Amino acid sequence: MYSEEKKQHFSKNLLEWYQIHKRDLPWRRSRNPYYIWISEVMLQQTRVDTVIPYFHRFVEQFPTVEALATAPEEHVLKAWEGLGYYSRARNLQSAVREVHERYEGVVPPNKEEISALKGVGPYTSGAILSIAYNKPEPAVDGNVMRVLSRYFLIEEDIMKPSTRTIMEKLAKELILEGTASDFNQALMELGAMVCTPRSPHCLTCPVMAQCSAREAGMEEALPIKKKAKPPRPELRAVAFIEGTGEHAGKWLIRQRPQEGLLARMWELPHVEWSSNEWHSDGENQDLLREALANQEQIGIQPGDWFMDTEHIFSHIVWKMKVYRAKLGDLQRPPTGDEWIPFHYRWVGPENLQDYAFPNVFVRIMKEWQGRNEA
DNA sequence: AACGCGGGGGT
DNA sequence: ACCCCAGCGTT
Repeated sequence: MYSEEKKQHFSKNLLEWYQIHKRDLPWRRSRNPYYIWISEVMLQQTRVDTVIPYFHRFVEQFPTVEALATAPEEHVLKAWEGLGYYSRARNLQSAVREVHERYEGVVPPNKEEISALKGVGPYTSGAILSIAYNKPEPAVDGNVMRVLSRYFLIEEDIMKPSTRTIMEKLAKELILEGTASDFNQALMELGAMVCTPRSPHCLTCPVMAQCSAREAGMEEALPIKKKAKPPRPELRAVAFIEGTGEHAGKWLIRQRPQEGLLARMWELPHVEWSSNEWHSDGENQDLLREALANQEQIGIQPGDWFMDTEHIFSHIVWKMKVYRAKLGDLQRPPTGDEWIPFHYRWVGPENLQDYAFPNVFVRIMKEWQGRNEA
């Protein structure tokens, strides 16, 4: 396969480089497996600089396995608000509850048990076992695949599971006796700081001397990765419903269903647009009113257009038009407040801290506050 | 193996 | 306007 000399050059020089250049990150100040675990889950698909403030707040609010296991899920979702991929938070708490109940709060130090936990896949199990317990397990993420595909000039599509298997075997072979924790962190650190996706900083790279991609002038072309499909657009009309009378100064929000996209998070009432294009504001508002009446039994009196905005997922783009509105005649029952299903609430700016919203709705509400202060 | 799942930063 | 992500679960 690859020569021992080439592999040892990589491991040895990478470790030396890491001792000098490693960043002082909050989760590197402890070997607490619970803290390492939280950081690794937050870091899935998310950059270090984004994670740091969330990590600080999270471990302060949930300092132990027991604290997170016994917390209400809504508090956990609120602490995760803005990080995205909210199933990570729900799975993390579910898994921490299992650790609390089945393992007396000790994160299991072996592959079988830790991999059985919700939200802990091959990457996260390897990361926790190596970083917290110094076990010689590979932790292969996108960063590691990029570094290895370049140094060893591997031209397989990194989106293929078979390529990941190859990388895991290779990454494990590269771990020198007793160095798993530092080595895996060093590998990711190199990918983040030096062997970057575009315009890698080869001149400062500790393993440039034997990098096959560099030698072949291929460092910019690797790794090979099949392009993802573009996200599908969805038009959505949002009703920013302002309360009157006893609800003056509040807005109507609702909780999303238990399962599926953005499960159990809160949002402004909105409807998916049945057509592929918007009409005039007047027509849009009529259609929005009808849709809310039919789907939710909410009757509104349309107000003014408020703003346009987008919410981008990896697979969908919500293209949203926001209209102000007030509650009008209700469909059924005709009067009273009891018609509001349990998952609707009136909230004002002062209660927003009690509910977790996807960022797009936070932006809309902040825009409203900004305009009303001015 | 393919798809669903957020959000922000870099160039 | 693209590109990139410190992945995992479901089907």
